Amino acid sequence: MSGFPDDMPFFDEDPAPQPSVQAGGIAARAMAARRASAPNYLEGLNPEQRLAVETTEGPVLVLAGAGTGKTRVLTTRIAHILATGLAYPSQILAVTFTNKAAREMKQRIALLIGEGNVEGMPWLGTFHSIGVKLLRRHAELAGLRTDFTILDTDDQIRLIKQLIQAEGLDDKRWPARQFAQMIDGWKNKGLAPSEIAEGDARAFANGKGRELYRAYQERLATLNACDFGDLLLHPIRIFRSKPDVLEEYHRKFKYILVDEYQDTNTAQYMWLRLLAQRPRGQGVNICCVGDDDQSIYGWRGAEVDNILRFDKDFPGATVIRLERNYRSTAHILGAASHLIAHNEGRLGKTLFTDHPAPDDPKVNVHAAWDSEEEARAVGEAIEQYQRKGEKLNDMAILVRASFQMREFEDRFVTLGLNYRVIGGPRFYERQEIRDAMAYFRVVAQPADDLAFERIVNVPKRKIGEATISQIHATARALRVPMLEAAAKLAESDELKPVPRAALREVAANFERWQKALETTPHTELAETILEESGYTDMWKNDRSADAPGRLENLKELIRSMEDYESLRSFLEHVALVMDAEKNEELDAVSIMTLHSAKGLEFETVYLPGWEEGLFPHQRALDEGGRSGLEEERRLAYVGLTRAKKNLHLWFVSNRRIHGLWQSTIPSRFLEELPEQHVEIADAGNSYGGYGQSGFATGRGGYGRQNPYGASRFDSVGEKSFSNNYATPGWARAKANRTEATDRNWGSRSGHNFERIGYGEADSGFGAGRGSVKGRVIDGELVAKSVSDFPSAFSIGDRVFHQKFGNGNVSAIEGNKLTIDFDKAGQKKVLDGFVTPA
DNA sequence: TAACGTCGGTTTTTT
DNA sequence: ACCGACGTTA
Repeated sequence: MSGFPDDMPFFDEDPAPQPSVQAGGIAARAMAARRASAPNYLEGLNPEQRLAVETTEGPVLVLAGAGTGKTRVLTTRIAHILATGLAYPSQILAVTFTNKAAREMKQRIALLIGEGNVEGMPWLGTFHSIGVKLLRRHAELAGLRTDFTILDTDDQIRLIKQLIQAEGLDDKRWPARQFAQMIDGWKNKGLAPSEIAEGDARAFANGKGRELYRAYQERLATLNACDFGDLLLHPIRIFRSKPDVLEEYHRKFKYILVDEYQDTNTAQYMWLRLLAQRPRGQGVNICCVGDDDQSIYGWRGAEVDNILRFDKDFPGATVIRLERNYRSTAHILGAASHLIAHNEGRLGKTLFTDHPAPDDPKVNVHAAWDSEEEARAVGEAIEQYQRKGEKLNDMAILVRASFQMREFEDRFVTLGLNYRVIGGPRFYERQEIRDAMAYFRVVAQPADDLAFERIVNVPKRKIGEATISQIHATARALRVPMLEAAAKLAESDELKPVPRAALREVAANFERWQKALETTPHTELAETILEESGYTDMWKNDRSADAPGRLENLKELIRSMEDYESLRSFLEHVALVMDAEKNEELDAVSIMTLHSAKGLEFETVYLPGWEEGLFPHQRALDEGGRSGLEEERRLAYVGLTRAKKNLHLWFVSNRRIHGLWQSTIPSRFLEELPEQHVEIADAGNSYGGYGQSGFATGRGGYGRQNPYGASRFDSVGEKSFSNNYATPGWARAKANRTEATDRNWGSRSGHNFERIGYGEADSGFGAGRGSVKGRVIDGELVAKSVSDFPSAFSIGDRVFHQKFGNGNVSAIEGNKLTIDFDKAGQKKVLDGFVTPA
């Protein structure tokens, strides 16, 4: 294979090169850009940032602390390389982890050097999207056809399950999900079936781990498919086995940039190494940007080590530290720095600000009785900020685990406070979307057996298990995809009349749709498919509450297909870009996990749930030991450093976990905060709405008895913030950790809780607090369960809600209504908040 | 085949 | 508390 002309993109990425991408055009533009803006884009950079931008040659590691202008450096560096004519856009490989980061980089580069030049940056993207691009180009070298499908986790698990069953193993005892995770783990390390450790291979399925992994890979090959891991692994193998291919890319990529280097796993590292390693004498212009203190993906294979030993991997590397923070107040930086200093093995950075203001608020720590009160108090605080004129868009609630979100959502719905959940249940993971996608996949890719199997009998068409296994057998015997086997079977007389007719119709449908693919616009075809298959009818006939929403989602899916030129490119988009776009125009509080908050910033940040067991998370401690704890601490650091001005931490005394109420103790991380930057909110505030709420009497009584609650925190006061592990909180945490293996530890260990009886169905007011089950009015227990609150509304009623507009009641649970709003979608609302429309 | 009920296992983070 | 898998019954 011949090399690529350096000034031309690969043939498959730009079939009709635009004038501006051709050799003369871009150079002229670059030169023009240089003359016009060279002084501009470097302006306003601090000396370290500028060094990071201008050190274009040789390996460079930029250690960029939180809020130090990392993205700015990265984008300016690319602009600089382009503007000075060091490389064409297509000669720069720039890798990010998320699509969002890639998108943002493109936008910001465009701002610097103009839209047209960014269009020509085909190699700016996520590891995975670039991996796909490489693999499509060289698919045959990996034993795939160029139109291979990308399986997501769901497909992966179903496939593995089939394999486990085929092996005659008990799929209960050997869960497919678990094995999928093992495979992911191996792939993150770049290991093929033959390379995995003997112990690992034995650990699963009576020693059949290796065999299963091998069978899995074989199955992928026959399906002409690969999973996420393969998107990296296949290119790595190709680079290794075909030096000439690798060499083409060596010639091609003059500059390599990597964002969030601390998050790279071993496979990504190998991939980068292969691309970066050059024959002697040729410079390695790789620039990695990252922050070891923000490495929070160890659990999915990221190796902090990669960043820690950068200068050993690339001798002579220039290491630049960015420590000047432009985001947060001195109090916030002080708190974050002090906390993260508890970790060992850091490269060491200390953030500082040029703008200390004495009247900046300190970091606030609040206590609440339970998670419901926490949500209520946060809600009130948000409303207060709002009254002062702050935008909801500038506020965020960052939680450790996604189950924490619900309580805030519930509260905000009743308050009528706009919120937006980021990274919540993903659009493309919804059942109806995946079903529809399966139809499209079979049409675009007749060999996609997994997709076929998913929808042969959806909607129900009397094709049962027996028929499906017959299709399987035929497919195996004839060595053809299931769709083809089904077509054959429908023409034979091996089936009973009913399934046979059904199958014949399915086969005929797909044949027709496949033909239509060439002539019909893909959005139109998609609509036809869903209509003709009976899929939309299935939901139209479904009386359940979420059916309308699903139809809405399907419409949305079709609509979003318009942005893509073909069915194939749309399918690829969905496989790689799992995030749905959000509507920016709405002013709303953001709710998200700490993980998805990385890289973002907000004026005001709330960090609820700082309790042992939740944060640091029990599982991180159990499985990760000391390094697990350190990763949790980095996560805390990420959370703290998201805030620009106001930062509120919360912990509660009681939290419901897996349906059981458990007493909790404050996170050890609270004790690791420096006193001088932290303020413990006073009792009145910390109980937020204490005394005003209907629960006040009951809660107050118990609250004071609770030894781990706010009272303890108050009484210990300043001493809580000592910086060693000898504090009461720490000691108790350790004691409780051993106890935690007992499923009931929370509700059994303290006498208070025995008495309160959380988790017991009939135990007075305590039962079901948090949901709307028990209720205290003026200190009196009025009802124990939802059913004692008959709602004035009934199903089907047309109602009006101040925030969400008109809608229909679709379900009633006591005084809690599920309403399908015309505009706002389905919400759960207390009946007091709606009026008959 | 569909509908219903019971049982058991799971509940961190995600490209 | 929730969900999915499985077994039973109609």
